[in-house]
Amino acid sequence: MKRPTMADIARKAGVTKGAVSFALNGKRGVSEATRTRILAIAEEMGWQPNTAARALSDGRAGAYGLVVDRPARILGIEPFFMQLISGIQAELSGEGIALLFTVVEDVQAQIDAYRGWWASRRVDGVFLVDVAVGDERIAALRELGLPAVVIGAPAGAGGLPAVWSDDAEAVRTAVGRLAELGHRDVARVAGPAALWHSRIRTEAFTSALAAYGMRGATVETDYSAEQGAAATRRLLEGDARPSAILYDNDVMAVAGLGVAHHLGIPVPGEISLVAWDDSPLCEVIQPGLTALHRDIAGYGAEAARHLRRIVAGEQAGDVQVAGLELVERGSTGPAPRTGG
Amino acid sequence: MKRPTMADIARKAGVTKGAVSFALNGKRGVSEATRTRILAIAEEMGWQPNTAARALSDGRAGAYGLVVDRPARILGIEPFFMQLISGIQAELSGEGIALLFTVVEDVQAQIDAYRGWWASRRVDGVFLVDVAVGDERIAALRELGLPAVVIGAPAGAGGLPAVWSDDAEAVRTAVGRLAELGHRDVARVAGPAALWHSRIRTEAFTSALAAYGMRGATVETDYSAEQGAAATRRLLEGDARPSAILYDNDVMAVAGLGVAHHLGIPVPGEISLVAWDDSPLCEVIQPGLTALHRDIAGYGAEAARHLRRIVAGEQAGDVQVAGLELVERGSTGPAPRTGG
DNA sequence: TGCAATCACTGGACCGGTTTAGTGTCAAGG
DNA sequence: CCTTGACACTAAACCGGTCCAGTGATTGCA
Repeated sequence: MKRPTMADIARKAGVTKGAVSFALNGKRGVSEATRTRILAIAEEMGWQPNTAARALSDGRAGAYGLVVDRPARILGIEPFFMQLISGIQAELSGEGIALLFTVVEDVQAQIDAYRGWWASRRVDGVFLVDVAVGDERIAALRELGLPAVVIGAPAGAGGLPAVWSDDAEAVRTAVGRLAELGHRDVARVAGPAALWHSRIRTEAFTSALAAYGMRGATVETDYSAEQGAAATRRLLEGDARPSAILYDNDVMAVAGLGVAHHLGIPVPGEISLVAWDDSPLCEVIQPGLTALHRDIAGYGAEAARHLRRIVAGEQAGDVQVAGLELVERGSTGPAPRTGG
Repeated sequence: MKRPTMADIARKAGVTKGAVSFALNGKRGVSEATRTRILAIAEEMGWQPNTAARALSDGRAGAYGLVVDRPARILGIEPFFMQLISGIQAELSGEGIALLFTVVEDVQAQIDAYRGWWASRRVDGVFLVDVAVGDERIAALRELGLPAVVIGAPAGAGGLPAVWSDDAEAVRTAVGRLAELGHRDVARVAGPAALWHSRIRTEAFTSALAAYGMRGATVETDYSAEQGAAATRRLLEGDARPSAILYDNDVMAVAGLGVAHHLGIPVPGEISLVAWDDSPLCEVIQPGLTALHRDIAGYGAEAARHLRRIVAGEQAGDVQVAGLELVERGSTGPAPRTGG
């Protein structure tokens, strides 16, 4: 199949390609009659702008980029990214904006990816996820002047515009509910401490415990099912077994539930489990996992909208999206009598 | 930051941009001395080709596309795609080729995505996954003349080059092993019957059962944890309970294990479970899930290599990658005495 | 009636690469 | 000594858009 160009349309309409450009882009310079005629011809010929040509002349690539740098063995299982991408896409496809997506294995590769996209003018802006404390990417992006939106708390965004949900509030909700259920000793199996959202959740967790007069500790993992399972085993076999565990993602919670089963510790009879980020897995597992649910696709869509504004040059601050909601299922219940 | 162009390099080197182009692309037309000088300047200035300009002049976009159309609620959990993308990326990033990625909700949207990419010359080729029987995408791609590689069996590829692994062989391996363990009645919880790989596995399953003198049936699902759980419940609560179940993905197997726990049916004492596609989840769950393991990232890398060949115009047939390997864990064991 | 302003459009430059035709230089060969 | 050809490079066209400076015709207004 041949792809028609504006010159083809111009020839057929008996005008110059300048006029066609005006008509197609809704600019003044052509009469209404001519405009509709040109539009009809373009429609009939199935014309679509050649993105390369447009990018070359007006300097915008018409694409955004997303780099994820978790190791493949962790990444695959988390519903989060797929849902995020799905939401981003829903927002962008209508605008004819494409999404470049890459998964890499370390921060440097991630910076290289951004730099490469910038240098070759492949993208107009990028999304930043999993921002770490002292994240080098922020400085790199600022140096390049590449428009970016951080998907995560403003605290870690280093001045870049952020789209975020209130994780601290969610932690308080979960801990508060566990307090209501009579739990006094709650552990938390967290993601990497270097990540800002881990840090924020940890701080919120600590202060929530204090507020409710509870005890507990946070253990760090890499988000993987393996480490989630290992951490759970240590907690459950230790001297001071908590009566509830809060996990930083759903995969570790599922793994933790498996460990409890294996050790013959009844859930929620002896131990209550709460997952961060809900997923179908949480629903079908036995018992169902109580989870902090959020609209991830909506989160992605909001981030995409925000990046569009930023790329368009609008002054954009931070945007807060709806918070997380605690969905209670079978994995949580009253604290066992024994303890305190 | 300013991005240098070939004209900048040319000015600095005291030559024309034509000469710079020759030097940078390793073409004849410049002396070795000049070439190294130009290369040094380009390196020093941090020059990278403007992909839009290159795409415009030589007609290639320097990007490939991948569209996935499973509904978001299913998609997120399967490690398959992330690992596939990871593998594709590993192969492409070295070549400076980008990956456009989209997730959509139905076939028509998928065709629209391919068509849009083609019309706007965004990609040089695309990957096709989850090919269905009578898949409209194949005809659409052929009509467009858009280079494509099918990730899946040649049987469903409609003549497009395919990169595939032998699913039928894997089914025989799994059924054979269950036969060895004394199982006589095996059920299969499959993906959508419309998908070619479901069809291939189902046929292989049926003939393997016949070959081993076993009984069993295939039930269809949409790959979701919900339907996997529901199907498992029906199988376990029915009159003729099988002694083993083979699942078409790992998520359903995990869900099925949850159902068995819930019904108080011991695994593998009363029922053995086997998952298709291994994942960390299969390892950490209790008991560990016996799974058909394959190198998904390697699969993706091979597909990417193949697409590169096809885009380059090489005559390319089908490529078979390593098959699946049965990794035995705690979810499978000898058939219970009772039955047969 | 005359002059300015507006309109609808044309022609061409431009973005940053690739590529082809052409030019000047030099050495080899008859 | 003159032709031939290879070599190293230049100049310019081209890809398909955007956009700006004109241009001729029409309209508005004094």
